[in-house]
Amino acid sequence: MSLADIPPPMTSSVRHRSTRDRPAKAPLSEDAVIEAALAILKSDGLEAVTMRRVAAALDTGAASLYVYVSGREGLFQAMLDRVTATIELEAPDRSRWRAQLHSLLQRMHQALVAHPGIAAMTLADSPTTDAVLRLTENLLGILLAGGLDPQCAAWACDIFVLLVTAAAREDDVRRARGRSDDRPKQVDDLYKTFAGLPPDRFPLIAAHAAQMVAGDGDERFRFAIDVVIDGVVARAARP
Amino acid sequence: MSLADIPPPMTSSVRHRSTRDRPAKAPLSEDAVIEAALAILKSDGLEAVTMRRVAAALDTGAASLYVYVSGREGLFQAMLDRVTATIELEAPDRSRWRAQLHSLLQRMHQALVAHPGIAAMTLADSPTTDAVLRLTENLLGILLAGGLDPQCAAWACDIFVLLVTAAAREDDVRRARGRSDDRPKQVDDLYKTFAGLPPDRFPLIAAHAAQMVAGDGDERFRFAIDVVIDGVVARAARP
DNA sequence: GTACGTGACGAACAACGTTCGTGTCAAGTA
DNA sequence: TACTTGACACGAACGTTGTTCGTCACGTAC
Repeated sequence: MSLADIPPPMTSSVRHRSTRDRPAKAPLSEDAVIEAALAILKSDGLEAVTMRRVAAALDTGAASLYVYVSGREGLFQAMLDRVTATIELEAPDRSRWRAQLHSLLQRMHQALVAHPGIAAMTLADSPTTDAVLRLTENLLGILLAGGLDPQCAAWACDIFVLLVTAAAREDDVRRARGRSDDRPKQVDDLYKTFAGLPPDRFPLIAAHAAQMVAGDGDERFRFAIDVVIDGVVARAARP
Repeated sequence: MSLADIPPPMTSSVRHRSTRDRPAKAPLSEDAVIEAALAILKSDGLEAVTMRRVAAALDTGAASLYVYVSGREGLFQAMLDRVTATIELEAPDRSRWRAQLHSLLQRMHQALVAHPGIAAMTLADSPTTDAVLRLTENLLGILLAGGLDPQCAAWACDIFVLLVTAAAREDDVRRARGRSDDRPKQVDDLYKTFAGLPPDRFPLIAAHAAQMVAGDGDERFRFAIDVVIDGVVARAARP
């Protein structure tokens, strides 16, 4: 109706304000969109991955992205799948399943940590994309090769995925809070907070403040994995 | 204290054009804001907890909330703290620490599940509010009462909190996806997806589809807890 | 009866995701 | 070569969001 449009949009500008009149431009594609989004994620975190920002990185408008991606949430899923696909798998080997499990989980962890913020897109609600399924299949295979009964292995899959994402998420937060390399200070602050608590109300936290903040992300991660493996093995050994 | 006073809208005949000309109005307070926010969270999920919506429930404007709450994120933290505070603790008892651990974690789980979406506000990055600290102190106390060495207990705290929040989060997603009571259908759909996968690419998932989807949230939760307890005990029994 | 300060409020701002209609290029056809 | 056509990139706009600011009403103290 009210299309009494205002037609003076400074077309006479010298600068190429529009991307259209660029001589040659790489065509958009789902891959390009995801790649650009991942680059922004890596440099500025998940919150910075807005449709407008991704579009700007591709020298286009936000509207153009919707041809290749269903929306922001869809873009997130695609990013997660893309990252998941980079995780190297390995054929289950009965004789070294424990080592295999460790290294697979370690690689998952690294992949997530390498893309800060991506762990927040719950891998845990098990999206059934191809890459995630392949990962699950491999994880399940290793656990079964370890002699776990199927029910135990299936549930253990869940737990492991959960630990990996949670550890990555914790890493993210820790890195987001303290810019760059003041991690010692981060930990030290937390330690002081714990140690300084009123001993009458929080005697244990205060007394064991050192243990509460001990270990870096990797160390805690490995501990968690080992604990679960031990637990699951102990359970398998039981009647 | 009760949240029954959230919608008192039809007390008067005509709609008030402005909230200003209401005769007498309950004064705002941090408590009232949090309570209103929790009510919205319970009925419509986390995404629905917008400043405007909370303000509307209190019959005021969004700007008024900022006197009592630092912002949306601050409101979330306050909500989390409030919910955490409702979890009943118990004095550690060396003779039944395992049962105590189970019941404490169960109560944590219930508290989170009772407020869908609140588990998403990572309890895992350990905010140092009073309620969270009291909970941590109790958890640590039970683990130490179980004979775990301090380092093991401290790290185990992390793992348990992590499992509880993750389980609650999974419950949230599952409930959000399928409205009301079509959970059997949810599970059945997932089962069909798994079972129908090409056996040459995903033989294990296809073969063990039943195990992959087995158990409700509670069952899986209990399994995870037991596994970690077993693992941590096994580790303590080792040289 | 008047002045005052607390704090509730409407309006405004910037940024967001998403949609719509239009414009433009490049390939296919006559 | 001239024309058609269809895919797709784009600007503009809509409805929301969180947050801030200046103003103005109200209960209270004098």
